[in-house]
Amino acid sequence: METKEAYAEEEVSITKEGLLQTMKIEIVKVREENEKLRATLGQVMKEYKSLEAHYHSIVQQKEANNNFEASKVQDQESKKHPKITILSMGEESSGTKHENSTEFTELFSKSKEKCTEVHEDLVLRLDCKYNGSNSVMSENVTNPSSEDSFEAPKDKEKETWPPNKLSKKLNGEDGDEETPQPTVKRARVSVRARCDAPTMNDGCQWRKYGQKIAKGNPCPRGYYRCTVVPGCPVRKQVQRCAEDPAILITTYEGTHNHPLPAAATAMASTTSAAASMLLSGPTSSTSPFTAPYSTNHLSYTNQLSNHTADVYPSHTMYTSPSHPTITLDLTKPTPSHAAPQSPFNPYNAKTFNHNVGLLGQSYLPPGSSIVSSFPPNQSALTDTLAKAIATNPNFQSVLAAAITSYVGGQDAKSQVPRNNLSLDHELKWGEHLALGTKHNNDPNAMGVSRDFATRSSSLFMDPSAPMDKAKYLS
DNA sequence: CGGATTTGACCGGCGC
DNA sequence: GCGCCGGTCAAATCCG
Repeated sequence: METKEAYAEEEVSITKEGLLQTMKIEIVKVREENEKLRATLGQVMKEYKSLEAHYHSIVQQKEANNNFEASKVQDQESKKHPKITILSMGEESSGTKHENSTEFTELFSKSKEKCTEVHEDLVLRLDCKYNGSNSVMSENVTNPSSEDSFEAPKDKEKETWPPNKLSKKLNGEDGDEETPQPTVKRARVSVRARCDAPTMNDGCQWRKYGQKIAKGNPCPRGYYRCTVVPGCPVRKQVQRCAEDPAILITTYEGTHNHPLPAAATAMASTTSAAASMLLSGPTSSTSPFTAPYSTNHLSYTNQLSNHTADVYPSHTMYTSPSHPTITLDLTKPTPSHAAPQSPFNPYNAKTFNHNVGLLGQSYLPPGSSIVSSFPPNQSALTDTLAKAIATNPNFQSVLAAAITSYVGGQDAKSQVPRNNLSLDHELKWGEHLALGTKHNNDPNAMGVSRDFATRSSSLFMDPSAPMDKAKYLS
């Protein structure tokens, strides 16, 4: 009996030893494999880094070239037409430049080439911007890993939801993270528009996740998040203006991490370009803007609609005052001096008139109402704006994107023939702007974009009768 | 029944 | 430290 048991024990110990040996061999093999994988990974990382460096150098070189070209073009223009600034900004009201009226009219009305130049320049700027570190929303379509134009460069919260919690993690718990940036908040783009509907139809899908009565405004503020794709970090706040309940204030924050519905590209381009401008303004060394978010106020007007769209950096008036916010104001009646029937305006020879005018420098403290202010020295500001356009790609893109969405809607709605800009030019121009970085030729995209513009124009421009304030308080 | 909305509770930032 | 306020969550409710 005992010998049998002894044999059995010995057998068990032998199998155990064998198993141990096999496992040891296996472990060694796995270790070797691991080492190989590690080496491969290291190699891949090296290649990735070098590629990344190469990419950045190309981007920087391209940006430098574009800036150089822009300043060169501007220099040439200023030599030829020393008192003319691009897009006829603000001359009308100054009353100081009428001596150049003939020259100016000729410049814009004689040749379509001029328009083409402007057009191409805008497209070039946009292309440059898309390829660089800044982006519009639709950039994510082609390059989901690129930096978010709405956020500080090191902000990684766009990847997940909710942003606040993640940013907390990044700034606080993560020891690897360098010292958190000094309270740089996500930029916001606020759009003011006359709108009957509870929210503006901007082409995206939104889900309401909250509602609050904010201080200083009896109308509740609705909180929405984008639901086109789960996890999209984009949010918007919708609130009626306290002074005029017919005005709907929609504030966008974040960048979509998914392809946008074609109908949403116009608004997305406009708002993201605006935010891009807001964020790049203070940091750009060539920019004439010196104070963060403080001194730029751009306006474009349309005589037919008798409305003005103002673009100005500000701080949020109805939300947290610490958020840098740029406001696109599509509500204002045209100031009488902003778009007169003057030969200075390139498009006003007949009934249609698009004028881009610098209305003035405006800084809006929290709680203030939006009022256009006109500077005492408009021509100086005109020069400043011309410089801004020449040197700041983001400024150009916000302008271009805003005009595109605005012009498209007006044009489609009013059915008024255009001067100076051929339809072909408009389409090309609008196409690039509305499609963002896609650079495709999808005819539907533009069609829908124009449809969006039409619909939005009917929302924006509907000069509806004065509304019952109680209607909006529910 | 599933998705969207409503609404009170909760949390964190900020100013005093 | 405390209170105010903006922003978000999540259970309850609504609606197609």
